[in-house]
Amino acid sequence: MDDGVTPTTDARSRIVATVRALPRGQVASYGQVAARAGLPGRARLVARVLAEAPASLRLPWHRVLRSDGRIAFPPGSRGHAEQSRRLRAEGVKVADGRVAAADFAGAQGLDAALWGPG
DNA sequence: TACTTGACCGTAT
DNA sequence: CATACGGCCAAGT
Repeated sequence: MDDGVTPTTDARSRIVATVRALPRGQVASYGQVAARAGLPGRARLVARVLAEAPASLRLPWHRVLRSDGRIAFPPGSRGHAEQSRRLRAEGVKVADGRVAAADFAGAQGLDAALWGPG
């Protein structure tokens, strides 16, 4: 019997939960999200899930960037503009399509800076 | 079934 | 700083 729960479905729900847990004004990389979701090495799956996720979920997808702090969308694209706009709206500094390392979650210890003491 | 694609990542040159 | 390469793996053709 099939209850509809496949490894892919499970992974997807974990990724969604992890992204949803990102605090406002804080950013993380696809790899960090994947690792935190218990899926090390599956950054591409994170990207895929975000791309497929319906807007009705209201996910803070704009808080997820590439490991070098750059926005994943090509410069000049609709998504790129949208993401940078949303980040700035939260007080995140975006310069030349990238977020400063100081604002990036790794600067003060991943878990402490990203998900706080609790 | 085989091959290609992609909102990626880390290491090496 | 830019390229190259291997790894990753779901979904599309």
